[in-house]
Amino acid sequence: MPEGHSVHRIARQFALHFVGHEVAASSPQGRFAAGAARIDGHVMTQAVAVGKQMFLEFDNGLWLKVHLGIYGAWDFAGDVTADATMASAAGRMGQTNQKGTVVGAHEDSLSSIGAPRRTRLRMAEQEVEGTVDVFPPDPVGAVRVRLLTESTCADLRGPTACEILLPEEVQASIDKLGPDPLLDDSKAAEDRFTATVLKKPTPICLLLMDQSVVAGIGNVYRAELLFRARLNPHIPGRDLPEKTVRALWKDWAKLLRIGVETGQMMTMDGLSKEAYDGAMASRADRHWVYHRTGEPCRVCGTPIVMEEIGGRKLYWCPKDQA
DNA sequence: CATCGATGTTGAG
DNA sequence: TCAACCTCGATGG
Repeated sequence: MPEGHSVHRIARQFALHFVGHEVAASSPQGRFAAGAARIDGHVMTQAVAVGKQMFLEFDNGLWLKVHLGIYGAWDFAGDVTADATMASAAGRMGQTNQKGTVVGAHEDSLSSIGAPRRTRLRMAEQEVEGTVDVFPPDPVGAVRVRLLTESTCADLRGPTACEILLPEEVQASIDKLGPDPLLDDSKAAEDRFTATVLKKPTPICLLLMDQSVVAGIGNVYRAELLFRARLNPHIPGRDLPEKTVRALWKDWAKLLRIGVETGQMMTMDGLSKEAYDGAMASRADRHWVYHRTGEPCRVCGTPIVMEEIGGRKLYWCPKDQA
C-alpha cells in the first residue's frame, strides 16, 4: 500500500535499529525458509530505499529485496524509533523543511517503564500499538520473513517481492528505476526525468505512475501532483512545456520530503489554514482530488471525476485541470 | 459475517 | 488487457 515516502521511513527503521547488528532471519510462514537461511546470522550492513523498493545488505554480500506491493506490511516490535526521531533522521539525510512538531511522546513514556515497545508500520502511517509482554512476540498470521536482533523484531507479511539478490542483481534492479528525489535531488536527476517525459507520447498521468520514469509515485501522489499543477492528465508528455515538467519534479520532491518527515501524505500545504482546518474537520480526507469522485472540487466546486486508465483509478477536476 | 476494494507489480494471453 | 498475488479495513446486511 505504501508509496515512496513510507518505504523510505521503513528503511530508516532498519538503518537505525538493524544496521550494524547480527540478524536472525527466519520464515515463520515457511515460504521463504530457504532465502532466510542465506542471510541468517549475518550482520546487516546497509538499508536502502529506492522508490517503492527496499534493499537490505548483509555482511556476506547478499541483499534482501522487498517490495510491499498493495498488501504488504512490516510490523516492528521492540526498539523502534517514533515519529519525532524519524523526522530528525530524515533531516540528517539532507531534508529541509524539518518540522519542530514533536509527536513521539510514546517513546519516552514507554521506554521509561523499560518495556519493549510495539510499533507497526503500515501503509502511509506509523502506528504505535502499545507494549508487548514477551520479546520477541509470537508471529501473527502469515509472516514471510522475521528479522530479529537482540532488541528489535521486524515481521514482513504479504509482500509482492521478497527475494535474495546478488550485488549485481541489486544494481540491475535499481537501474530499471527512474530517479528518486530523496536519493538524488541533483539537477542531473531532474534533467533525466524531464528528458524522459518530454520524449514520450504517453499521457502524463501514466508517466507519473511509471516507476522507470520516476520512482516512488503511486496513485494518490499521482492524482494530487496533477491537480496541484492544474494539469490535464491526458496531455502527452512530449506536449508539455519543459518548465511544467520541471515543476512536477520539484513538487514531487517536496511532497516526498514532507511525507517522509510526517509519515503522512500531506498534499494540501497550499491551502489556507482556515480552508485546511475546514477540510480536515469535515472529513478525514486530506486530499485535493484523490478518492473524491462526485464531490465538489475544493477550488471551483465542479464534481471530481474518476476514470479508469491503465488499470488504475484516476481522479481529477475537469474544470481546473481542463 | 460476507463481500469489496486498495496507496502495486508481474506475467500470461 | 486482465487475472493473480495476498492481506485487512471499510462497508453492508
